[in-house]
Amino acid sequence: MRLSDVIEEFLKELLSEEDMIEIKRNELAERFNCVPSQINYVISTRFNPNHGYYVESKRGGGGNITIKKANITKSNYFMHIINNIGDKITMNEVNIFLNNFLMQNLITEEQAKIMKIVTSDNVLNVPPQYKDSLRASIFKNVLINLI
Amino acid sequence: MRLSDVIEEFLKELLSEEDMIEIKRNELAERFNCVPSQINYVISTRFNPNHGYYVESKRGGGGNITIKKANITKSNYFMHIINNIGDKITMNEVNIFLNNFLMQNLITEEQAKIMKIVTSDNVLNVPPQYKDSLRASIFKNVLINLI
DNA sequence: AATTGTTGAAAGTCAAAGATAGTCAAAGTC
DNA sequence: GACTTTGACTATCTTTGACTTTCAACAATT
Repeated sequence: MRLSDVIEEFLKELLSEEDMIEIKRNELAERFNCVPSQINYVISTRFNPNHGYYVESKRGGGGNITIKKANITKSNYFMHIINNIGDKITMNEVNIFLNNFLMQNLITEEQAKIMKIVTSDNVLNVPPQYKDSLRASIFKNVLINLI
Repeated sequence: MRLSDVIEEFLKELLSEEDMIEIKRNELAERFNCVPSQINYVISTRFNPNHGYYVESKRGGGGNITIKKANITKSNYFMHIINNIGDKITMNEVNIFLNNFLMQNLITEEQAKIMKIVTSDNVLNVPPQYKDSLRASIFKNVLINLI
């Protein structure tokens, strides 16, 4: 197993107990017997926003690195969106939402794929006047489930 | 016997014990006294999706090649079901299918949950006469996606 | 007291070196 | 002719280290 993976696991273990951790780069490096910049490597490849983490740091005396789980607001975010979707929504609008969710890593590719299917015009084989309200119902209900 | 066949046999032997194996390309090549790219040849000619295998790999330090047995019966099974669902299906029938899929471990809990939602009567807010055909369309399309 | 150096203790950056795997076409074999 | 073997070249990921930037605390200056 790669050292980077070991360090990643160690940090995730800490993060499973807390939503936010503070580390000392040099201490960590010493513990794992590596150069300090390897910690930067691990953080930039495994704890970036795409992976659902926010990182802040401070240099100088008493400096440190803070890693926060970014997903705390996910349910709030979805709730907000659900409340702001009206009774109808077009296929296009849904796809824009889905792409945004994906970019922010709020849903997985797999989930996006299913949601795309169940909200697409050709799958919803009902008379046109029902489509957009049906789609809104399906979309909102799936979002509620994801919370 | 060709070297490629020997390597193929060796890997299949490993795969008879496990559903998934991880190999080091260079180690394997050394063991069989061949160039590393021969491993690629064996994998691409004998372990592709057409033969029922799924392959992933990672380069760089600690890199490796992962070979997984694909669940061939799953796609056949779903195909069979898709072909045998008529133009309409009730919520009850869908739920029976989903429970069966779950019991057989063909889908995850997460997938079942989403599928249950998007096929449930109260989410499909269209006039009653459309519900069962709409549900059939959604259900079949999601199944196709899972293959 | 307020401002301005000075210094040492962090963390950041970036590119080179190292470690794997992938590609593709030429040469070999049956 | 189709399949296999080989190897040069490429792509990607990880590890390392020299150099840079930032910060806090303290000292010196006004």
